[in-house]
Amino acid sequence: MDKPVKKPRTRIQKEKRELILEAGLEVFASHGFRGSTVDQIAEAAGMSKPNLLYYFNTKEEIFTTLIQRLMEAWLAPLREMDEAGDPATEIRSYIRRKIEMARDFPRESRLFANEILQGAPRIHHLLKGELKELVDEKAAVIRGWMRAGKLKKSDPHHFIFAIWATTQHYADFDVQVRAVLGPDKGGEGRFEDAARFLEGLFLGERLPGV
Amino acid sequence: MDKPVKKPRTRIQKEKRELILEAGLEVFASHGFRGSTVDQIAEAAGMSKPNLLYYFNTKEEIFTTLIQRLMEAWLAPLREMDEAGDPATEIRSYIRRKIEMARDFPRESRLFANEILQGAPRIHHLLKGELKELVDEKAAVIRGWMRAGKLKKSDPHHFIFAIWATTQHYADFDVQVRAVLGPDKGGEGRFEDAARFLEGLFLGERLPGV
DNA sequence: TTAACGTTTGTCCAAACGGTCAAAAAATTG
DNA sequence: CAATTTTTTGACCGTTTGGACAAACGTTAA
Repeated sequence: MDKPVKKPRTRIQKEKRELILEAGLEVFASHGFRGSTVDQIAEAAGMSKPNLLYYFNTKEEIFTTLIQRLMEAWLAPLREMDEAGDPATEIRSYIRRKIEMARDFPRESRLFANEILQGAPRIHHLLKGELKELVDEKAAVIRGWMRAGKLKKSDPHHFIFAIWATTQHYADFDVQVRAVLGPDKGGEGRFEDAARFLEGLFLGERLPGV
Repeated sequence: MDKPVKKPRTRIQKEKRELILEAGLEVFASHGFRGSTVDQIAEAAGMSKPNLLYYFNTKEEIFTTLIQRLMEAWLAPLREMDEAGDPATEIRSYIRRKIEMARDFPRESRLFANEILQGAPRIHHLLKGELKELVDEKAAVIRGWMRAGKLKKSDPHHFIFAIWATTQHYADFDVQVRAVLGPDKGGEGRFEDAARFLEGLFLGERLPGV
């Protein structure tokens, strides 16, 4: 006889569940699922543990709720890539959007990275399903652009992977990036620098004759 | 009165410590530090928990020993980048080496990624010290190549970050890569495909006039 | 043989953990 | 107001965890 999954009914429930999810994001992102305790999340949300468990039946329920939402937000930029648009512009704004997400939602990125690193036990089906479908579709679009000579020919799947890897790097490996860049180059401008560099990498032309 | 850190003295100690480190790598890489238990590591190493704790005083000692060793192996490819060599060749073999490491030592890569993701509490000083020094040195080399017109001009630090991000992606996000590529494209050839793609990305010339 | 030393294990412990529950407190409704 | 429902909490429970420890076992060498 399982307890039913809590659906928010009252105003308080909506608010408190949001509060808990925000706290969960903070805690999960910095310690991973196993490394986070319900007590930590409760404290971050400013309530007692039993109180928290009144809104979410289990620790896992908080986590899965978070990651489900996250996937949507995470795929949105790729979804917006428009076949009818100008290829260079489309790629450029995709990179921009991804870098902005790394800058503005690093916790979400880290939470996601954490899950994948551990073998994605909770979202494996989403990767093989929804994600693969979307990527295959957009890879076909990119391949079309390449065939039309609008983009240098290469493997579209690995092209997408490379954009993911480089942009998310600035969220997931932020400590390392800042440590290496140092206080001067590692300031707030690092995301702008990264965006410019990545545009050049993925779109820029090379020196002629080299 | 702390117990002294165990230094291997006998032949058995050397062997068993290696066995434990191998087991620890396996377990830590798939569950993270907090997610791994001493019992799991002991079982993976084929011994009892108290026996394991005879060779390493604490769980943390296993972890730090692993990560210390790892840093060395991890930086080696960058160290080998030779200012006197041909720029394109040097970059190409750096990428090759990094992709090979992602293919042959994915557990090491994941262990490292896990540590950075959690804020690198145990190796922050190494990042700001040894790592930064090395990267600054090699960034200067790359900048020299760029100034000499041997490489397209861009930010050398971000250039290195991009190589790290893209190559390690194939180890750290392996589940995702395989899920998206599917059974056909996601086979063993994916690393070779990745290497070719990345060489083109970092070194290839673009279509003229685009 | 025996003393010394290195190795292994069963047993135990205190703390931390996820989660339960009854009952109090607060808010809502009639 | 009183009745009802929702929200909050202190106390508690069973389990897991990292680690301690003494006793047993194995090996070597005087």
